[in-house]
Amino acid sequence: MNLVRQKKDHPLAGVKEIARRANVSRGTVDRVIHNRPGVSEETKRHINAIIEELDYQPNVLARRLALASRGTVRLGVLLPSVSEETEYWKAPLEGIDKAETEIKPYGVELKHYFFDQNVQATFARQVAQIMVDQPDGVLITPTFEEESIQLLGFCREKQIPAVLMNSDIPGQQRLCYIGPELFDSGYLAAQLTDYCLKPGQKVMVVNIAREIENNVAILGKVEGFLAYFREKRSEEPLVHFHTTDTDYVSVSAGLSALLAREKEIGIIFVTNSRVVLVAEWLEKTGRKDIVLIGYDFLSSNIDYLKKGYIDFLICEKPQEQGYRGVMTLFRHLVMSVPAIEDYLIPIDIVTSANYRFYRN
Amino acid sequence: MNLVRQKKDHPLAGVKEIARRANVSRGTVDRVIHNRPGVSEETKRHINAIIEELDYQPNVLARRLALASRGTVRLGVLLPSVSEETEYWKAPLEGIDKAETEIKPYGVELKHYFFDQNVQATFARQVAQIMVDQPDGVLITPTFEEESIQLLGFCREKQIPAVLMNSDIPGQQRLCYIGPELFDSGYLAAQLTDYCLKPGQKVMVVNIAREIENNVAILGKVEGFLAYFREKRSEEPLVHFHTTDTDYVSVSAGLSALLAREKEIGIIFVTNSRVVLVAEWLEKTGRKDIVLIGYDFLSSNIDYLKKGYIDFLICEKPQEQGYRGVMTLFRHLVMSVPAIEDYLIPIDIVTSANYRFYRN
DNA sequence: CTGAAAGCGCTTACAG
DNA sequence: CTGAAAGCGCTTACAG
Repeated sequence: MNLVRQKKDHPLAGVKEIARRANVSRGTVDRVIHNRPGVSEETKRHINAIIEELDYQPNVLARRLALASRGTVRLGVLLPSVSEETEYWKAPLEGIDKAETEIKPYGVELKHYFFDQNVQATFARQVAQIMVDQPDGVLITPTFEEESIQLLGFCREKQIPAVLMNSDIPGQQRLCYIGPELFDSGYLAAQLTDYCLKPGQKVMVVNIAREIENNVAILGKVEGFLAYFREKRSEEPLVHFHTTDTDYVSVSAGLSALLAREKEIGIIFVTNSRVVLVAEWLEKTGRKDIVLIGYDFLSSNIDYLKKGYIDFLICEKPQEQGYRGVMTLFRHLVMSVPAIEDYLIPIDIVTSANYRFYRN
Repeated sequence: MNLVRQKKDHPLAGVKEIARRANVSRGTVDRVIHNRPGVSEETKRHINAIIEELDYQPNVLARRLALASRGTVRLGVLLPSVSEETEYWKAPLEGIDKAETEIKPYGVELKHYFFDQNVQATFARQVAQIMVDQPDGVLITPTFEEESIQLLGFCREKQIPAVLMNSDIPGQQRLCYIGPELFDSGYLAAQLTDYCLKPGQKVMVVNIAREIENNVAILGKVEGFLAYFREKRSEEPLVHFHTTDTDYVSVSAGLSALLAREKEIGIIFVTNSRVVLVAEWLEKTGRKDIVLIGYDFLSSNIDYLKKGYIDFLICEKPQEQGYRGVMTLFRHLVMSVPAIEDYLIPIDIVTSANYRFYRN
């Protein structure tokens, strides 16, 4: 196939053309473009005028390619390890890996610091390790607040840009946050709940996590969820169920006891991906009448979505969060592109009718 | 800030390294990589072995940059013109423009062929013009089936790759389709409807379009919507309302008449972005009790979402559709990257609680 | 069948 | 303060 119609006759103006017109070298033009010192005011003005006139747009690809010759940039990534119990974290990791492959050719090295979500000490240990390694930039999942703040302080002192992912810590200085607005995520869940609520029915709010009181993500969602009902309804039709035992046996026992008492429950909202445990219980007890709302695009959750035990999954593109987190650091450090301070991830609603088209 | 820790010591293996190991020139390696003729079987095998061994990953940026020296590639884009009435098409156009800016530096020229959605003749005229211009690739919104098939036939004959966008035409040969699965889109709307339906209520299905019987998009969604109720309910609680008058006066008159008769209607489903007209009517008649479901992330629709007259908007990332359509052609023609035959766009649910985070 | 050279657009030492 | 040269990793004529 002959794609070549003609040689490019109107190449977009580049550094070369600007240099030609300004009667200077390309190096000088480059200095002006990047506001680097060592150019006389006069030449600078002249060159800037030409840049304006030509509406010069730098070729991003060429820039990146040129930068490939620079030295190594080391990035650190702090995130929960993937276990059977916390399959969720596979997705951000995939996004991180994807970004790594993409930017490896440009001299970026990435080191993972994994911790066990259930053991605060493992988090602390990895934070300490990061302080020893002193990478050039870090991507942090701030599961435990205290140590996270400590790490952020260290970063500020050492001028290491830090990106927060998945949940934010208010009032802390960081390059940016990438993740959902947790309050709105819970608020949305409440809105869906309200649409599905039939007259006289009650709603059960379920937290299943080893750590609840310190879990920023869960607390934020619950807050949003409750705010909705406070706003829209005079009496809150809510029943609460918390458990720090995350195994099926404990959860099912708790559910059985509660639902025996509370007969009017028509909807169950689970504040994280452990919704699968409730779905399992619904299946075993044969209750298809209850609407179940939960979190995250995990294969086990999708299975129950298909079977009809889970009705809505709220998903926040975990893979994209990881990908974008790494890329933000890369662009900031290597390309000097400013970061968006709060990059709020879409809050998506997934049902059995649209899950096949969802993209993490 | 000192980013440069060390000069790259482990550069990823590239063409140069492969050439060195194979004792050939970089040109020969390039020929093997791209399966171009003119290399002896033996060297080919040898080079391929080394490629395997090093797990060589080509540097996409460098490749694109090198290709910038090639001649011009001309792309044609056939899509509805943006008018006040059809603001929807602004979004795909934005995506197309974004792609154009991105690939312009690589010798791509893009020509728009706009037509009036309401006038089939304008579509036919632009199809004829494309046949005269014979671009190297086309992106088509196949609003009118007959002329679209004609154009696709022409493309096949002339070996011009064609990408379909927004709606598909079954059984036609094309490079790929980029858009939603329309049936599932309607099915999802029905599912939401069903969740919101209170006992005894009926649902009104509304089509507002100059052309309904020939409108592939509307027909597909309606089919999915009806299929759901046929599947899940013994009696269909549906009332239909079609109008080819798309002004507010006609629509409101029709609605008023119908709702005076049908008192049990609790939910209205509008099959396209004209849902705004129904929202306006609900506002003017002060009916906040009816749940309204419609399509597309338009500013006027979002206004009514905020005010509470529209409850759900189904959105299918129109901007991404345009962007991806152009990029698919680009990658196919310039980078020889194979296209995905059916790129099905996510079907998103937008409410007043998550619209602020939505990304087209 | 194969290689040497030039080029894509930008950046970076280095020399002056 | 400024320029000439080399380089990023890949591709492309052209010459043999």
